[in-house]
Amino acid sequence: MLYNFRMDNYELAETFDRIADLMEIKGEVVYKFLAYRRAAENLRSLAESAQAMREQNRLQEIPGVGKAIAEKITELLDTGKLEFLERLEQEVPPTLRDLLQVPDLGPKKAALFWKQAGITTLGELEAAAQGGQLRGLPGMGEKSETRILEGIQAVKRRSTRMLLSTARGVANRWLAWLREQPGVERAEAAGSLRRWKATIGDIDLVAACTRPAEVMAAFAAAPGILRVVGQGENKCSVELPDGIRMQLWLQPPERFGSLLQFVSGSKDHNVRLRELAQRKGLSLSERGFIEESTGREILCAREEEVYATLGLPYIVPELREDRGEIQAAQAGRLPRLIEIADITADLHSHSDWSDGANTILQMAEAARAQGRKALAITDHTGSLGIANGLTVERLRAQRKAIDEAQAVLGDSIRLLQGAEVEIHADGGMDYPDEVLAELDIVIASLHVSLRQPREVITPRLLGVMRNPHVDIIGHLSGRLLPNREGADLDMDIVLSAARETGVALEINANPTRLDLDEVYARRAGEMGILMSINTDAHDKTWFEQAEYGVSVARRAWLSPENIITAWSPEKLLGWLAERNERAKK
DNA sequence: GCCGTTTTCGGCCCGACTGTTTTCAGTCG
Repeated sequence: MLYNFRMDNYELAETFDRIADLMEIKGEVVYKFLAYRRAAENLRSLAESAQAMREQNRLQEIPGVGKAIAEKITELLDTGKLEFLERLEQEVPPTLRDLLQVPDLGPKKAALFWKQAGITTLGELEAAAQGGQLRGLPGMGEKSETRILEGIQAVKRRSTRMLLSTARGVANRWLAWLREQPGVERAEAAGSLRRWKATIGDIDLVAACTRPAEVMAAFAAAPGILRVVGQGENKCSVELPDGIRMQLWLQPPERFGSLLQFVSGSKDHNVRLRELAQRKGLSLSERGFIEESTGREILCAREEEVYATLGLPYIVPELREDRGEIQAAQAGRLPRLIEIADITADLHSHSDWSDGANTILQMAEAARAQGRKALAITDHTGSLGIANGLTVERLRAQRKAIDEAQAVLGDSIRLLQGAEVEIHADGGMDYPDEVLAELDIVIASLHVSLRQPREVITPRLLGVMRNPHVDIIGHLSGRLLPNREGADLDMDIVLSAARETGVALEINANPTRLDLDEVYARRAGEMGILMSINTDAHDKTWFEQAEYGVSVARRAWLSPENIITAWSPEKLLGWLAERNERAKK
């Protein structure tokens, strides 16, 4: 079997972003570096490996990749280097990219500091600003200098992107505050938060408001705001104490739909919409449409009207990533996306038999309260000592406990006994096949030796997928958001194996996992692979997190048919019974 | 550098806000 050891899509994308930044600082033609950035973005949302596409001579099928970029991808895959980039880095010091992290500091100023003051690093910039050496440069004054110093401090405060769940918590508190302000008729979170991206950079809030000046003043002065970065009539940008950036946008109610649409993004989605508007002789902004021939305004109080004016059906925020949703909308081919109300089952949960906080009965009652009709108790297995994993003896004793709980619950919710079986570093599993055969459902998960090289960890997982007793692979990559990367699996091979074996892949709903991610979940859906949205609940309150798993599935364009935990309990149990039957043969 | 139900060549999005400016460039989302 051939493993891809070469640069993956993500590394390729990083390389092209690097090129784009340096070209922009260098002062290249706008559309050149934009082309590199677009190619980078599309590589990130590409689930097939560029390596495989290259072998089939299909690189130019990637949107935004033409002859020139395809050649560069090929060179990078073949040699791991790019002469073009090396020459560029001779011309433009690569450390200048760090300057772009500073708010309000873009390529033009970076170039100015470099060319006129010899500054090439963030440290040199800070020293120069402290020494008052920037204010003499063209277009720079004392205020700019202060702003840059503040910006450098903000960069140091803000370590990483936030978890989606963290951002939602912060946003909801501020929305509650906003909705109490006089003149505010509606307030919503927008931006990547509303699109349910797995991690969030800044928080964007929008409000329909008849008294903007007062609301803006109150917002800027509200307790809990570290400093105001910028403030105008329609927009205010602040920093919270933990380095979080937050923007508030205001428009009168009759323009609220346009505002909400605009701030929800994504940027690329909006660019496509504005191109579409132009072709209809319209100019589109957060204030509404303007008919270019007459100057007449078209106001949209509701977001649906923005899309309707462009002749499109409504596109939900989760799809707005310029990944084909506008073309699909034009063709009337938007998918019937899965919703939280579709979720009938949870096939991954832990009780106090291993490292869960609650009893089997408490877990079942909590799952039932969230509308689940089936719940699998899947405690950890023996070797995961830290999680109080079950020995075979305790596993068998637990079956009795589950039966007792089932007797209490009646037919209000169906309990299944499963296990989250540990995959050893050598690919072996914690329970022998005859024990696995006793279980209603088997999840196999990687927890240890996640850093094995691709050519080791991929076959390690493959062996497990081919075990006929295994029904679901739990949190495939093992990533932990926002910082720990997942295992270096060869996903082309893993997805093919899932298709062959019929094993379902979990979409783990825990906000620190969201694993499968949306890119591979979408590809899996296209390949006909089944997925299972599970909360991995270790506490009865965690069942509420199913909506995060649903958000991944929605961003992956998935429908209820793709998701076994959205099937009727009868269909799900039938699927399990069929697999167990086949495993016996 | 990419791309085509306006184009294989000539296009490629829009407004708010800031700081430095006497009319605008840079940055951001």
